[in-house]
Amino acid sequence: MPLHGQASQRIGRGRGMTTIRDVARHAGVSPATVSRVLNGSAKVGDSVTERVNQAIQELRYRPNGVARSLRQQSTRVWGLLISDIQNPYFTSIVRGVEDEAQLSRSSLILCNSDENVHKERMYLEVMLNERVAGVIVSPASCVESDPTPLVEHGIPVVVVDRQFGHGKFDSVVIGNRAAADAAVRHLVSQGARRIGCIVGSEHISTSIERLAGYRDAMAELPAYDERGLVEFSDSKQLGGYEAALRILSRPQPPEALFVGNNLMAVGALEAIANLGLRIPKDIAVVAFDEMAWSSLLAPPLTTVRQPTYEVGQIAARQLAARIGGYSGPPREFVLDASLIVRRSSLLTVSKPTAESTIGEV
Amino acid sequence: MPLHGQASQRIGRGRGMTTIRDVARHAGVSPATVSRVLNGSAKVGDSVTERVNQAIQELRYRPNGVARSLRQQSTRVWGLLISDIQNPYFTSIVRGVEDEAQLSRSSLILCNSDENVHKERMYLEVMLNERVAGVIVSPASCVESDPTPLVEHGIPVVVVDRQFGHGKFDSVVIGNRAAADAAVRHLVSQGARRIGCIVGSEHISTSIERLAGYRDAMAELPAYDERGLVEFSDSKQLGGYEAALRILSRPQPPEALFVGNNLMAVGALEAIANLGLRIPKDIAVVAFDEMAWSSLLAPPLTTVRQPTYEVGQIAARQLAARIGGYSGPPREFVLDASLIVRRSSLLTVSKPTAESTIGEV
DNA sequence: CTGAAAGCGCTAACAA
DNA sequence: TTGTTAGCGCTTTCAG
Repeated sequence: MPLHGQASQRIGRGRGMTTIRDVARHAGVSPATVSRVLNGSAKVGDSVTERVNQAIQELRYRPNGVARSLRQQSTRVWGLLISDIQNPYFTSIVRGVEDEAQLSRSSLILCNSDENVHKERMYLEVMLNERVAGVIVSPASCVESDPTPLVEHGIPVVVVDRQFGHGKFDSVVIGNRAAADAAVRHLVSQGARRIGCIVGSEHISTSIERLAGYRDAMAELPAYDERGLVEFSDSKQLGGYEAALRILSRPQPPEALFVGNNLMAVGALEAIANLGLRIPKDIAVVAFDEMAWSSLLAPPLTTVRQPTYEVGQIAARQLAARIGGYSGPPREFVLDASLIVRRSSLLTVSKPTAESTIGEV
Repeated sequence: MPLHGQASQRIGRGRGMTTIRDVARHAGVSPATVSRVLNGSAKVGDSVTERVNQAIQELRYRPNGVARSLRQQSTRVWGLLISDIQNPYFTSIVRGVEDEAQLSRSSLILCNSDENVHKERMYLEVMLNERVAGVIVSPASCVESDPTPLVEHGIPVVVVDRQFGHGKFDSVVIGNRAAADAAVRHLVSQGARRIGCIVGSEHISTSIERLAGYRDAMAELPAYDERGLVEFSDSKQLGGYEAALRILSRPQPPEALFVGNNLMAVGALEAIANLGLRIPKDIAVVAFDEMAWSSLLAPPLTTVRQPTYEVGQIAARQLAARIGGYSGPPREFVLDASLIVRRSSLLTVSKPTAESTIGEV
């Protein structure tokens, strides 16, 4: 029979799937015994086990996870809610979480809020309704996001990347302020004095922290005046493009630019290219987030590298601990970033022979 | 009370969550009525509706999606299984699927097989067990992958990006052979005669098709001999790096390189840089997959742009149709790619004024 | 318009 | 070792 009409290609009786009762009947045992074979939850005679397994094969039986979850009042599914799936920074975090989930024999469902608080709310609700075992989330907003309903219902929550909720949740973040400070100081060390700054939304802790770091570094310059030099954006490429355009088309454009994440950096580089400016001669650039192709850009881009995989890994371990019953006070893990210096920020030396890393920031 | 001990921060009676019965009691009605209010499935008196809603608020009741799914024998959850979440090509497909899922009022759970057939099998099993409404998958292998168990259990499957199963499934793919042919022809038109080719695993249809397109174009050259010019890889950066190194360190290295996807291209560009070769003078490059930063590379990279968002969108619409009961024969959607010519492949003209697109391939 | 009762598929307690 | 029974939380007949 050809497979015309996928949907009608069912097994077993016309409607519904094969159940544990079907298997039990077919093997001449009780449903409980089938369950025991399935889960190895109790001793079952060899010959019986044999018969049951054969029945399972023949009927192509697949246990219904939904029923199992309902009965056991628990799931082996973790929820991971990230704020931008198109951002390689977050997908790298995902990889870290994934590997840990697998170690915990749990599966991961991934949702993407796309920096949109409404989508985020919807997905958090879905996760709560589906009673996932735990959730890792990078909040779309540090003002409007609210995973407390989950916690109130006993579902542990770990926050990543962005600070949130004043120590109410476990969290894994980067020392953003210090990292930004070091990045901007590096520009200063290269002789830059007017330095522009592009960060994401002011509702996101990373933006706030990175701006604070920028100000820490700038405050030490004489006659520092940031008017016209700081732009908030949307953490995405288009926003970075527009913000760069605004800053660079001012009467007194800066000599250097500090960009608060990878996608905005791509946008800013586009804007710089469109304006016909040369990097680093006309404008030096340092950006947050190392990407696989940072060194292949024209010119190679100086970046702040975050330990993304580890962020995911640590968050996942903490979540696993909570799911396992650990109930100490919320922990905050702060990881270090490092500055990777490349040609885009070098104003003094013309061409370094190799890319140099200035240790931990 | 401080939030020490997240896990103990529960609501309602000590164990378990608030159920529909709790709400019913609290509002002085039957569970059935609460259900009706919740779903708007039947007329309920205004004052009763009021009382129920208030009880829901006060008790912070959240309906249990698991129980609902079990009872209704259906879910509003779609599964999306992609083969590499770190590849922006796939995450762009995700965006297309996501938006359609939202239109269908369904939520999306995303899984990442990481080009690993075992992980893929596990996730397909999870999706089957969780009885998702339908699945979109980009198979990790065209030999070992097997979503038929899903179809056999009445769960519709749409395949994206990679051909699979001889027309047994709905699928959305690109005209890879024609696109590769056009890309290589473009290199030939630039005067290249020895052209290297790096594609992914030979178990993936896209690799096979793109290699076929390469051969189509090369076969027209006199004295064509591909020995030492073709390398299979793993569709990832490291694989591309190593493959490029192998090809370029041969006695007679090629004058141009055709790379079968974005991540391998990044690796190949790295290898070229490490060998100290100049693009395009020493080696011209064309690669599959446009990326946001393709034009920012040194030099700007000539790419084959695939309509990724549309791939996801069309797959999602087809899935929605199947879930809605459509049962015609499997459909195959083939979309066109386009070549975006930039400096990396220009051997004749020195510097084009603007990036030019050579229509649809 | 509302309530009572049955049952989705599974597992865990209790019997045998 | 195996079977019987009850019930997870919800929706959906069927009565009223």
